[in-house]
Amino acid sequence: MQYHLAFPIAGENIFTMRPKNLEKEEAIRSIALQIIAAEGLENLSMQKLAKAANVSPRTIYIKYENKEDFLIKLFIDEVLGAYEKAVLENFSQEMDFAEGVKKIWSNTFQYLKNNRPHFALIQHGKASPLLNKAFQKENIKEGHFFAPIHHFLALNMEKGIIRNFPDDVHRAMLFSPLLDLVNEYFDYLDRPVQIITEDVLLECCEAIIKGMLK
Amino acid sequence: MQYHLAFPIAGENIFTMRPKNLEKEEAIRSIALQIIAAEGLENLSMQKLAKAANVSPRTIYIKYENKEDFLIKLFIDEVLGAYEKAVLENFSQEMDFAEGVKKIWSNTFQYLKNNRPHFALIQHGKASPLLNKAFQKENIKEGHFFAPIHHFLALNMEKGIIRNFPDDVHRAMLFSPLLDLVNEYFDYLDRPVQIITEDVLLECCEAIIKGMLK
DNA sequence: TTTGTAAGTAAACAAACGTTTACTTACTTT
DNA sequence: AAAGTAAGTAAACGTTTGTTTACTTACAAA
Repeated sequence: MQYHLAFPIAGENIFTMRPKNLEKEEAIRSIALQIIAAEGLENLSMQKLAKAANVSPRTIYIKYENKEDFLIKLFIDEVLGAYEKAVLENFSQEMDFAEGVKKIWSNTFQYLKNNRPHFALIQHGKASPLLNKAFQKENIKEGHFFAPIHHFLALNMEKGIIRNFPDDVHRAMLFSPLLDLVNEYFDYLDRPVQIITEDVLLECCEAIIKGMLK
Repeated sequence: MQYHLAFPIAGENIFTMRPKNLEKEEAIRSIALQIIAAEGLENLSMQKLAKAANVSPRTIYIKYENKEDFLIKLFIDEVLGAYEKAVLENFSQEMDFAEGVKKIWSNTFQYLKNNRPHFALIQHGKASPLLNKAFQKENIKEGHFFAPIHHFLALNMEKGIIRNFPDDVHRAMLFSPLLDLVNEYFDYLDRPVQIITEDVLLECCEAIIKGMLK
């Protein structure tokens, strides 16, 4: 007698099925991000994606219901998930305020700098109603993204270390200049002079910290 | 004998032609912005636009070479031009630093709050490679957008009032949290509690000013 | 080895895409 | 009133879109 999963998933007989080729799934997602970064979300089509990923269009529809479903899952699961994990690495909400903010800035910059396609979709997420709404829904359903940072801010507000602002205002001060600098880092990548250096980043971070303190 | 323009524009006999209906041109641009705001840049098509503007597709192509040309001109001429004008209203580069920044913040917030479709395209401008590149090109060709603000920052840097940063870093600190707050203003529009009030905005502005000062 | 399953493919679907063709309309000048 | 122009329209162009159909392949269980 064979051991089975206690609760086999309805509609899926996992014992006689051909296993999914995970490399193909990964290729689809990775190449989608590359196309979006290079040509913009408005120029991503399912057929172009399938061809670039060397896969039949049908293969994409095994895992995703339709194009919108694909984009939302790409954004929420693939991009925001990894982004959050990278930002929070070695960060703790008990850190000293300035120390914590610097850790967040350094993590964020390093990660985005090395993952331009992910950054591109994050940028689209602010502009596209589809992705924007999906993010808000997810944020309500699953508890907030970046919850440790929210606690960190709440803690420092209680202690009277930083100003009393709604959470979203703190988040705007903390992240939006930083993402703008990443954008500029990429804009200037091909030019003779590099403007966004580690030094400038750190100084700007200190300026933001000063502004947030009481 | 009739008086003619000294240099009639090649290919255009302006004396016997049927005059353009400027209302149609305006309708095309205005409705394009509305579609982009409601459905995203990725869901704007020329045929959809023509139908919504109650115009033949061909009419759009009288003024614009193709879709990309249309989007770029919509972004640069219609949106960024009006945006810059609104932001700089009653602003002077000789203003006291804090006073000047507050004026910019209040102008920007008021304008964007009342022109959501324009704001939507500005957001897309940061994500879409097409618009992003067009903006950079224009910025180099025509002198910088927001030149008075650049001078204002340079002046206050010379005087030793604010920190020494590259221009783009100052701009990131000045504008990006503000635009994020506008985004949140719209996100929260339909909810019971309004989070981004004039008071919060002013306090956040003061925090940013504090951070920028030496 | 056979069999059953879902993974995966190639080709095709109707619909929508960006753009153009062929034509009519509205206005100005003569 | 007649003539000439570009503005503007309706319909269509070939292509590409998102998605599906009909089929084959690869694997695990029996």
